Amino acid sequence: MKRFNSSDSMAALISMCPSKEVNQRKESQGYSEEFQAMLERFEQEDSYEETSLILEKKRRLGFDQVKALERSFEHDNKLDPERKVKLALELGLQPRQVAIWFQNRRARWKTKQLERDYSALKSNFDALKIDYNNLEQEHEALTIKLKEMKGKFNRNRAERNESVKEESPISGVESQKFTAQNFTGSATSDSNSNGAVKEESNVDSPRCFNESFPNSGSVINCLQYSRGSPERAFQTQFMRMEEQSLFAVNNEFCNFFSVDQSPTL
DNA sequence: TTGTGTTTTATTGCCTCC
DNA sequence: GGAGGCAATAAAACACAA
Repeated sequence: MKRFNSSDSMAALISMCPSKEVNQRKESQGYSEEFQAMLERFEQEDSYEETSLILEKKRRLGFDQVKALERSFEHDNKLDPERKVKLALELGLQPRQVAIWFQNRRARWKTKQLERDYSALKSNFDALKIDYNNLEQEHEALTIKLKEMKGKFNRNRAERNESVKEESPISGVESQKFTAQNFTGSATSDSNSNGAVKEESNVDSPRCFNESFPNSGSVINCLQYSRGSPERAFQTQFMRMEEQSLFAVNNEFCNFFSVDQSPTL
């Protein structure tokens, strides 16, 4: 059978003699005649080897034997019984020794393969780590830049609000004149078609706002649809316009400063 | 020479497949 | 149920520094 204890050499030899390799012959009806002949040769040689094995200690295989086994292993790392017996005959070994050699060789190959896999994974990991660190640094730099820009923007907005407060009061007659002009112009014509809005270019004027923020809604159109007193309508719309402009600006910058979104410039 | 670490050969027990 | 593979391990052989 397959098992034998090396400490009990006699028992081992006794159990080894009718080994499975010999028994195989009886079961290997499906193998070639050549294979059967090889087994017979083994039977004859075994009787000689058995006696010499009694006194023999564990021996390492010779250089040529290992070389041949390595060649065979490279060709195919699994043994079929026929190849095992053939190799054993060629190398003067027991088929069992060949089988054990292949088994141990497969174990060594597996260990090496694990080492190779590990080093490949490690180098991949190291490369990814370097990439990650670079990205992290880039992210930090961008965050700092973003903070600076936010601060700058807030300062600018504060200054702008200050200046608007100083210039904004539109009083009495001027206000009425401005309102009437705008209202008549917008009420009678399409601002987009003939450019009927003829007022002076003023930073805070509706037209200027319209040009600055074309998507924030046309003030002139708003005025077109208002009912009631023109002055009141203008005041209401002007307030709405201011709100819209602030929201528009804020939204735009909110998007721009959003860390999670790509900047929409 | 000897102690120690490494490699190789062989065994054992368990598992899977036919 | 037997054959064969595999993981774990024992044991012999070998390498090498002290």
